[in-house]
Amino acid sequence: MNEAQAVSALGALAHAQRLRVFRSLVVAGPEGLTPSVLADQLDVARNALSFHLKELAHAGLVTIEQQGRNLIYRADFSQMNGLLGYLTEHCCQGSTCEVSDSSSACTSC
Amino acid sequence: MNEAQAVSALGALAHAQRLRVFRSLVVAGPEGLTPSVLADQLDVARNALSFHLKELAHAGLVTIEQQGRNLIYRADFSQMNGLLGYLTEHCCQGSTCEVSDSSSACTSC
DNA sequence: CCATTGATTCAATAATTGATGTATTATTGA
DNA sequence: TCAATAATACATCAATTATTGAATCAATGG
Repeated sequence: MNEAQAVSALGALAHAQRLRVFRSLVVAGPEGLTPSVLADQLDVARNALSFHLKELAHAGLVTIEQQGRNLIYRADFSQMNGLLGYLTEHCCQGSTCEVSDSSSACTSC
Repeated sequence: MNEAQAVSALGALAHAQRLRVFRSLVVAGPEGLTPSVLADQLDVARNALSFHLKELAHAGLVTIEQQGRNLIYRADFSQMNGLLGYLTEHCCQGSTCEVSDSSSACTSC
């Protein structure tokens, strides 16, 4: 994960509808979802959804697989983890983070 | 962390200069940095930097403390961890994630 | 082959965001 | 109070991004 990839991924997620789409795909897990299901689930117009899915795919956050006449979209967890790692690496100069909860997100501390 | 906060935070980070600023603050840790130091370090015009810091502050990603005539900016790690948690919660419907590395970002799997 | 359904692409408009220069506020020290 | 410095606020123009509707492409089944 480099800076350009991170900016691209963050930009793709910095939109309410796309964030909902992505989170739906994250929740769906390895099974993935089709655009039809997503459109029904999130109440988004299909062409708008198509546009947003393309944005997410372009940022590398989702993968596409064709099955017959349906497409299966899946969240790309390795890319996601790369992004999370990019955001937190080298943090706090080796000292402990001031985190209040038990989240392990700040792994390099 | 709700959706609006997440979108705001992601939008704030989805910009190369702001991402650099934020990562510098993350690396600086609890000590924080002043706008002057950041401007020198990143070679950004001071008024542009001020604008970007305001964006980050508005998204809740950085905190501001005044010390005499200087301001100290710090990354807000609790907000950051909230964002990371928001992105990954409920993922994969309880099944294991398809992560290739040893990152622990996907904590709810 | 043709009708139907799933999905995408295109083009025009509307809206948001970014960069830049200037002006303003606030603090320090004499 | 005055000068100098740190930092922000504002206004403007340029550029990017989002939305919408219509048209197009592709696959399935009769």
